[in-house]
Amino acid sequence: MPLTLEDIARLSGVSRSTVSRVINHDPNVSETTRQKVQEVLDQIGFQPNLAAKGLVSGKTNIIGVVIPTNVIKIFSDPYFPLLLQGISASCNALGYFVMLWLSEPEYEHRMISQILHNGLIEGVIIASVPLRDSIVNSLVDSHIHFLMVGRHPLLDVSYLDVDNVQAARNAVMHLVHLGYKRIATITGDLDQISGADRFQGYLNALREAKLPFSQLLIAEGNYSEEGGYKAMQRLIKQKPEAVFIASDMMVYGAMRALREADLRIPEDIALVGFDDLSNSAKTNPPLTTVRQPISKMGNLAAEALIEMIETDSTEKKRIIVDTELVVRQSCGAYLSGAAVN
Amino acid sequence: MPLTLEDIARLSGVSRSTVSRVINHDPNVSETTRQKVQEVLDQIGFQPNLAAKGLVSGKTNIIGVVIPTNVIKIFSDPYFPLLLQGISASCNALGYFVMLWLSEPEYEHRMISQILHNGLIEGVIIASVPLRDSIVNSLVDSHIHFLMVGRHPLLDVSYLDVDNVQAARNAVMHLVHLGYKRIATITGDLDQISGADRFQGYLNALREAKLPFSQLLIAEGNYSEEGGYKAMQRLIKQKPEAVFIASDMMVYGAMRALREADLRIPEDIALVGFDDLSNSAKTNPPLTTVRQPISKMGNLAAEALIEMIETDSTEKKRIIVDTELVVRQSCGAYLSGAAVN
DNA sequence: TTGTATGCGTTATCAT
DNA sequence: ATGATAACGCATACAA
Repeated sequence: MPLTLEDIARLSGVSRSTVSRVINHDPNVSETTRQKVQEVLDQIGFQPNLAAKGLVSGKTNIIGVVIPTNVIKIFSDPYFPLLLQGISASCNALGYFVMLWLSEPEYEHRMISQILHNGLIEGVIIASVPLRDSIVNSLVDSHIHFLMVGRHPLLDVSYLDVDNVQAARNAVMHLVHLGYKRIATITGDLDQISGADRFQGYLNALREAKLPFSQLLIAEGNYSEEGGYKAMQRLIKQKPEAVFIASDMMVYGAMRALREADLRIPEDIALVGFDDLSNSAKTNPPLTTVRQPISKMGNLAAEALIEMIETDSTEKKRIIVDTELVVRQSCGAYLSGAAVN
Repeated sequence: MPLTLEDIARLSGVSRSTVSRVINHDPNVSETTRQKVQEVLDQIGFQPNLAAKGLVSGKTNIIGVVIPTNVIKIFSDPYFPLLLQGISASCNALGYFVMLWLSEPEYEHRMISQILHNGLIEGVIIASVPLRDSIVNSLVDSHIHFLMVGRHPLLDVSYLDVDNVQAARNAVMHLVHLGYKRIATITGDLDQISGADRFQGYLNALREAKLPFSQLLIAEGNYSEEGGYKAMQRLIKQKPEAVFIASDMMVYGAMRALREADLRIPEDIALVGFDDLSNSAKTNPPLTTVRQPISKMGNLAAEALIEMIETDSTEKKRIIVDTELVVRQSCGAYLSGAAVN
């Protein structure tokens, strides 16, 4: 039922090609006809048929977004919704569409094939791929425009990331400066570059502060609340003075474990987190955490990818987004006293 | 660069149309040629060009998913990721693609226009629309296949929902049966049908139990953690014995408020929640809550919509998904004692 | 059962 | 500056 170029052409008394030119801002149109056509266009609210456009020109204004969910639990983390929101918002603003793949391993092969060959996807944003995942190699080989959220340590690809190593180092140094010596860590998923990098930052800080490293002060928490809970239960026995926790989701779990053990934060154990999920659930007491502007990162990722698409650039982008160490705001009594907690 | 039907035809020694028939399971193909062609197809991993297919047949196997984010905070709720995951999984399994709109008000008009007229979208799943949102009317008028997640009280549309009224009633009756008389509620966003329905369920239970209704025992919490926190702060002054909280996200906030006020759960105030977000963050103490199988609902929604598309059915679906009242599992000391908490 | 021919709505090339 | 026309890759009506 939707109207076509031909219809618009008839309604405005010009040819199909002229209408096409107006739509695509071709300068070779006289101002008068341009206005005349544009008027009809606006009145109708004309939308070009994307399939036809894509078929002939390859331009579809569709990007793919791939988020692996091998670890389903990871999706309980508000990180992904926020990232998606950022991506979606920028795409809306720039006239692009988002096609979403929450990839499951059993369909991964077919998914890649679809993305690369269905002729609709002009570029791909891919987030949180495990380090050894082959999907990245497939994308590299395909020469499709793509951008990773989270750096890749080996391949020469475009990515957007925060400096996880440095941010984690700063977070731990914050604890150091407050006088804590026995500093533990709950790591994220070490198969993710972010998990590995944050752990590296922790190690760097210990070295810098000349604090002893102990395997006993390291607990892997795989980014889930449950993981944080169990990791903290293990750490409690080691009586750390402070813990650097590689994601706020794990902080929630860690806090639960501490409450159950009747340990106070920060008097008995001080915590520093990572992610700043304070928009979803605040903590009591408030938490010092590394703030990543997640939604903003989604914006930037989309904008960068779209630029790559539109300039057809083959140059690899490296976008590093700033983080900051913040005391998460919380309401109520605990706010004033808590420098770290 | 991708291969076309013509290429496959050449490689398997038949005509383009025969290949097309094989792909589309046309019975009018001899078994021998079918096998021959299929072999080439498999080997190549052929993917038909969606744009061309869509252009000629209208079949693109793409559905749209629309989630309004006027209230950005709402997206901190793991509800949407879970729903998306379910939708995505079923679409993967059925060979469909998901195009995502996290709609912002300022682009909503254009978005609708895009969805309806770009010629790619075969159907739409739309979740959590505010009751007065005009987008639903646009969809109805357009005659595109669509399905709402969350019922619509006025319009005759297809939807999938839980019976929020009954589930909320059951949750409150659970408190009643435990002997609580002074039962308060923290409502969700009352502009959402789910919020309104859960509140209605609360009212129904009070009436059924012949408990007095008091405006003072009702606090609106808009589904956010922060909303739950503030609502509980207000309720505490009214000294309720128990509170029905219309979402688990708000429970987290409510628990934070109770901790700050040094009130124990359930000894001082008992809580019942709604949603069962225990996969994201468990609580301590554990919580009795209404479990919605959110991811499963995503599955069902996608499957229902796809069936509507493929049968081109105009009949309106009404899918009601069961809920159950569960004691959320938690680890640790609090599990055994807590019937309600 | 198979092949040939047409057209979907758009962009791009070529005339004018 | 504008119009006519040829693709794009596929499904399908029609011919054989």
